[in-house]
Amino acid sequence: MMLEVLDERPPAIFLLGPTAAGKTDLAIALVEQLNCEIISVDSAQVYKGMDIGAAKPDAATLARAPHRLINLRDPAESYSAGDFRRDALQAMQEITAAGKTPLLVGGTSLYYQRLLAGDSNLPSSNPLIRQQLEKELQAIGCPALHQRLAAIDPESAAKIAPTDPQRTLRALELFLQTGKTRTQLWQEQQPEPFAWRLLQLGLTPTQRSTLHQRIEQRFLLMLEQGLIEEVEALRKRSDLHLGLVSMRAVGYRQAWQYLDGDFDLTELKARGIAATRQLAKRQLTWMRSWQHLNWLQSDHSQLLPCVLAAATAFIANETTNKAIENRLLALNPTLL
RNA sequence: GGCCAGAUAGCUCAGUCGGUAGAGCAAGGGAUUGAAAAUCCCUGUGUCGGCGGUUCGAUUCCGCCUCUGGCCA
Repeated sequence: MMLEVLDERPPAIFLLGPTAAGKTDLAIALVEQLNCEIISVDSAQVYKGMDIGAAKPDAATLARAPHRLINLRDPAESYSAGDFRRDALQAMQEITAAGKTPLLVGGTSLYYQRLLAGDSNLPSSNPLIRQQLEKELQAIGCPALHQRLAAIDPESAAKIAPTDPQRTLRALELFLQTGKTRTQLWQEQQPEPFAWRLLQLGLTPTQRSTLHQRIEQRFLLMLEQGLIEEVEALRKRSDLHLGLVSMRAVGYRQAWQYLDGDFDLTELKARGIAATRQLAKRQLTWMRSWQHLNWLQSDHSQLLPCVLAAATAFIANETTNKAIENRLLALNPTLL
């Protein structure tokens, strides 16, 4: 029989969940009652001028509950998981140094993953090289590029579908930039220890149908709030186009196509809602295999008090994580 | 009221010269290493509108009925 040694690292909380699950509302409630500060983990909210469609909290809410890592980039620029890792670590250090607990909130699972498993030996993309690769992709097609990859890095090629342009391009890009294959770079990675102890919360409704209803409601609300006008303004800029990551975000892509005259308003609604549901489904797929995730039923009547109590105990470090996780089991949805 | 065209997957439709059917979209599952709200992979049983007739066998041909469009009164 051994006494468990308490983890002396400073606390941090992750709150993940599919889009429209109610993460922001819960986070704001927590911030108001705990000594926390929010860090957004959201690949769309990093862009300026993308407010309605990216579901950023409004100005009044942001004044009450400031969010870090939103509005960092112009939509013409890109932001990467590596950028996020760097920025989030710095923000977490600052918050911790101020005696507060970082509360990371958002649905971009790759960002959390890179933050945790983080290694910094992969270079960010070089615009010139990528542009060149894009041109070749247009010219000869993805399978041909994939064959080229197979010649230099068969192991990666075997893992990447010949129809997957994004990963094929990235793997080739890594080789062109570093002279090493993706396989080699991955082997050389040495995980850096994570400096915080974690409480990881995964928020979702019990029923998929509930989530679908919320998604539909929210997309229609975004249209009422002026999503189309927001995209119209972005579309006026000559430097923005559908090839940019920012403009491919859910809702923005569809509104852009609508403004191009590709389809009518009814179709925009259907497509926007469907794209959001598909996003939520992919987010749930990430969550199902997430290690140490405490599932929370978003429509549970005791959600807030229960999470507050658990978070308070976690921050105080008065008991083991296991005990805290046991308490949260009451908020565990049975299926989805 | 008459004539014509339809009725097939959640939706839009294709098809079976008679041997119980398949695309796109939607939906579900999965993958995910600095573009990730991205990118990609896998999954198709449905009284073929209802009732009857012909037939070894009808979703397919025939008749009647119901419903939906369109045209004529």
